[in-house]
Amino acid sequence: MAGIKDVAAAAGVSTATVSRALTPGGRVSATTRERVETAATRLGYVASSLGAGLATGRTRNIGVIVPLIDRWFYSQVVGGIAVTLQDLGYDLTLYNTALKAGQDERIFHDYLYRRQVDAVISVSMQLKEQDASFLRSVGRPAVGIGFSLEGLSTVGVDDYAMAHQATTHLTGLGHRDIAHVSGGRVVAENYSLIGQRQRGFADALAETGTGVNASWVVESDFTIADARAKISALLGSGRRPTAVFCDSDEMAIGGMLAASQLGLRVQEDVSFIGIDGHELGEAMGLTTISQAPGEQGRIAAQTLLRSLSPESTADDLRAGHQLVESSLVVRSSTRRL
Amino acid sequence: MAGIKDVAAAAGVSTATVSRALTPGGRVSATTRERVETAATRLGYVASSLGAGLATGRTRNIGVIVPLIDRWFYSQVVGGIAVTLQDLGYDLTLYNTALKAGQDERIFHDYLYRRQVDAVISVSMQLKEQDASFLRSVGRPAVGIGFSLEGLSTVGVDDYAMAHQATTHLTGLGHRDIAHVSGGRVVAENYSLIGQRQRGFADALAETGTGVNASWVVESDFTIADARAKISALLGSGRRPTAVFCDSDEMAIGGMLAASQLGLRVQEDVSFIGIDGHELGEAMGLTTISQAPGEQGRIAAQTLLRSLSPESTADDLRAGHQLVESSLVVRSSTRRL
DNA sequence: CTGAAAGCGCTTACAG
DNA sequence: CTGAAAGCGCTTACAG
Repeated sequence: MAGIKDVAAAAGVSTATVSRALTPGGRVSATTRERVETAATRLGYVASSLGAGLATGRTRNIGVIVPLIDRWFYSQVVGGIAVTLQDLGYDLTLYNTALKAGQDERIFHDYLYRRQVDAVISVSMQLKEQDASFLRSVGRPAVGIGFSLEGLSTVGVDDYAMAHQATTHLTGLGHRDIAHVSGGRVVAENYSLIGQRQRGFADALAETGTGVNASWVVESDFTIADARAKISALLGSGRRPTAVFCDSDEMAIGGMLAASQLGLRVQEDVSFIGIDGHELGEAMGLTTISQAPGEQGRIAAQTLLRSLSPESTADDLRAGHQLVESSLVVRSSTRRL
Repeated sequence: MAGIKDVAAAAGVSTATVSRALTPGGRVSATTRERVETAATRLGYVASSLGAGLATGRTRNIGVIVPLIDRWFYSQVVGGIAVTLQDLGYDLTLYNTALKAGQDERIFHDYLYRRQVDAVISVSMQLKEQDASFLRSVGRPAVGIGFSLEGLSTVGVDDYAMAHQATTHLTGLGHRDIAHVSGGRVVAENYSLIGQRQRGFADALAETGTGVNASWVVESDFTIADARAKISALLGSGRRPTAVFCDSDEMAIGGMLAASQLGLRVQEDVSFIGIDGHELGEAMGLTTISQAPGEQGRIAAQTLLRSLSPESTADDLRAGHQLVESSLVVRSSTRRL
């Protein structure tokens, strides 16, 4: 593999000149630049990011922290981040926090402190106040997705509003006996979304003068299989809710499958509404609150890159929470009572 | 952020000793090691991977190349790779090839040559002979998933056999009018799996003395939505197949939805079989050939790590193809004609 | 067992 | 515009 010395020798210049010729803003004569570029191309030279990183303190590598890459929501978010990063020539280093329970702190310590990333995007994992201030102090910007924190740039949807809107859609159709399948069973002290959605659900119900029926609030783990079992139990015994609000489309789909296995008709006998905008929900006619995870990833990456660019203004660096629009998509799984 | 010098000063030793004390095999006295470790912990010191990488030539970072991280199959594979890598303290840098069409070569050039990765795992993207020999020549091992190549370690399922088995399952149930929804429409000169599955399908059919009906071979793109449209057209006009074999579970699900929208009953009127082992197929009673993508990722990562370890034997380094078992899972979407 | 020194591959003031 | 030199943060022979 050709190094900078090889290129310098081939072009008959110093390594300093090679470096300048190959850097966008570098001051070199046009002829020298051309000579260097020719040599570099011929030798297939690309600057080692280790050498460059050590010299400049920048690696052009962004750390992305997600609970689990093989879950739909996170894979969509990372997809959105990846598009944006790759467009600008940044690398993406992926960390899964759920793989080692309780190791969140170590991830910061072992990975971030190793200085191989210029910045980090934390998805769903709520950064601590101290992490955020540490990042600020070492000039490593960070952006959070799915939560908000004083002093940190974050992007996310309004979980309270989404749950409220979903529930109101159901109450607007005349439903009062509504169950809520919450994502609460997931390992998640940090997932504030769980609580916000529960409040949104309860408040929307209260607005119609109805209270939450505790036995109709069940906790599941965002997967089809588990939700299906839970909802099957819910619909199969005693008094039945007329509608079910699920914290994810996958869980709602589990519910639809459970209902039809019990001989109930989705829509006629029981309405379902989810949250996500999963392509499968579209295929199955599921009413949902779509929250565009890929878009959240894109926005977060753009925000981060902006704060990383040398021309970033104070405005770009001001921490704040960017709200991503979610929208109610009415399909055939919900109907007037 | 504390550097090695800070630790050296705090422990009253040289940086060389700090380095040795913190390296597993380093020769230092027990008391010195303890003193250094205490200082390092107190200062929150972690060796910079840039410095260490430059000095050792190893970064403990593996490049993982996938077409698109937000597709189910790839997110599962990457999940399997991530578990294994993280367990051993390796980082994972993710590259999406589909984001820049025709840039496959650049990925090698710009990323791999930058030497920030010790090795690479290429998923579905068939490495060229020259890439493989380049990697060998620079001592960077590579493992491929989903294809095989002379001189390269690869892991994958037997696509021909899977298609053959799926089709034989259908013919064994008496079906002869069988459609094949192929993944062929995807950008994929490299995806040899498409051709192999088409051959497996044709051969299994031929064994019953039946020929392929060309108008029943349709190309889709592995998504639910597209397959649904294609299969809807297929089932809605003219003579209908009695069974449909799909290259992915998601496409088969699209087919099941298309069928029921047309008023056809899955199983009674038309059987469906897919390939993958997607959790959704399980929920919907889809018969499938399960291929454990997470497992493929795990095996690939283990193979790579083995060849990276200093104690690796010649045996570990021998390139070869590891076949991952796939298995027929019969559920309710297929039935005897 | 430990330290001084060289070197990994770059970039960037500093001179000229 | 260009080069020599220092330095980024480590590791590892080489001596002792």
